[in-house]
Amino acid sequence: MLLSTERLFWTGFVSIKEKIRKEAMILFAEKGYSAVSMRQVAATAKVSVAGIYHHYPDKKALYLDAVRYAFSGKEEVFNKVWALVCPPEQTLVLFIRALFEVLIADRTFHRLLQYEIMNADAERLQLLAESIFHQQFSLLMHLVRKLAPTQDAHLMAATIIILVEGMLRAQPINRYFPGRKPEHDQLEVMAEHVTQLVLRALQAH
Amino acid sequence: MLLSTERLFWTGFVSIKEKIRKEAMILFAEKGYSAVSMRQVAATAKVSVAGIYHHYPDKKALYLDAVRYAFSGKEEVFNKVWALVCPPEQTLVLFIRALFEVLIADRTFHRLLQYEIMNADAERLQLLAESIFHQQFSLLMHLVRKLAPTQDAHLMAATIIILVEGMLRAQPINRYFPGRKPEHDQLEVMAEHVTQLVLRALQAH
DNA sequence: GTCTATATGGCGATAGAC
DNA sequence: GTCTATCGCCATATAGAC
Repeated sequence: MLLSTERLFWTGFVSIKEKIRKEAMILFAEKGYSAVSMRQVAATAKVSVAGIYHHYPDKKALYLDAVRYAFSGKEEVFNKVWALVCPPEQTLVLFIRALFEVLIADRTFHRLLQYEIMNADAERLQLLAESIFHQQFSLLMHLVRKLAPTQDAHLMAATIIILVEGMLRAQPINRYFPGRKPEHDQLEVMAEHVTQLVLRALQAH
Repeated sequence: MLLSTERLFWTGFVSIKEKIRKEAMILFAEKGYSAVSMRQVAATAKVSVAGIYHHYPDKKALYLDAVRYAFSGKEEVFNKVWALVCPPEQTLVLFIRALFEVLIADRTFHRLLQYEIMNADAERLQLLAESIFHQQFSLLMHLVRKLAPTQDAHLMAATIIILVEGMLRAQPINRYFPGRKPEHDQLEVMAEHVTQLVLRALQAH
């Protein structure tokens, strides 16, 4: 029986390629593309450098595959939110919370996203926006329109994402600004703050 | 007459060290610490590699000096805002606009700031927060308290900065999301959007 | 204070055995 | 499909002439 080495049936097994991809993803997220060497990836994934080059033509291909892997399947959490039948205000609350949860739970994803937004060229940004985040953004715009038909839906959708991501990204430095309290780091407090901010902006229209 | 080579009197002259620092700053901002080599800095600044090592003990020292240089003197623009005697609403409008303008005018500063927030260790983040941005943050909190005494001033001050910086940071990718219009890239539109968002949040208290 | 020349090691990538 | 061994190059950093 022929089996792809990429996906095998028995649990707990990961192919060498999957192991390389996963460890590369973690390293690239932690230190950035240039600061990670193929030797480090090889050592972490417990293969030889040549072993990596059997699966990937070069370092850039490994990076791109790691990014693609990190970004895959992120919609599922949000589809549960969109599937729920409830008032749009409640959907907004759940979406904001889900976005916080995804970024907190997968710090590797969050950091790779930051690196990509900072350094990816136009072509890769377009791929990212149109192939990976397009549907979520559209659904968020649709939700905004339901809550405030006259509001600029694109601007508000972008604002929601910027607020959530920004609150998390700013956490480490905000720790050193005056007035910081322990509860500012709590998901519930952050989510409530963002939700109130957005709802007030939308209700004003 | 003995003169420090760091600061000379006649205009237009820049010492070799200043030239190295400035070119290093631009390169580090553009590509990140690891992606920049001493050879590149040397070539760009038109000195030999050994010439750099005469002024700096190692690459990290050069980077830190470049960051320090990029972050110096940024308060001046804001001090003009705080010096103006006008209603707090107007001060908020001017601050938000000034923050947009600083980040747009000095893209090098903005990118180095992003890299630092992403990658600096706790000690360097603390230095950044307490030595460089502390006063602006405090003044912003004070302004928030004037507008809404019962509001969480730290949270709102952080939110204002996150919103402004986030709008600019998200610009390249937002270009590829549905509903994007040319006017979304205009400073006036972004500033007005952020201002309205913040004012509504504050007036609700 | 700036240079040429060089030391030393890590880098991405490949050849070829098994 | 994974390895050991190696290539050629570039990295940071230094020595010593001028």
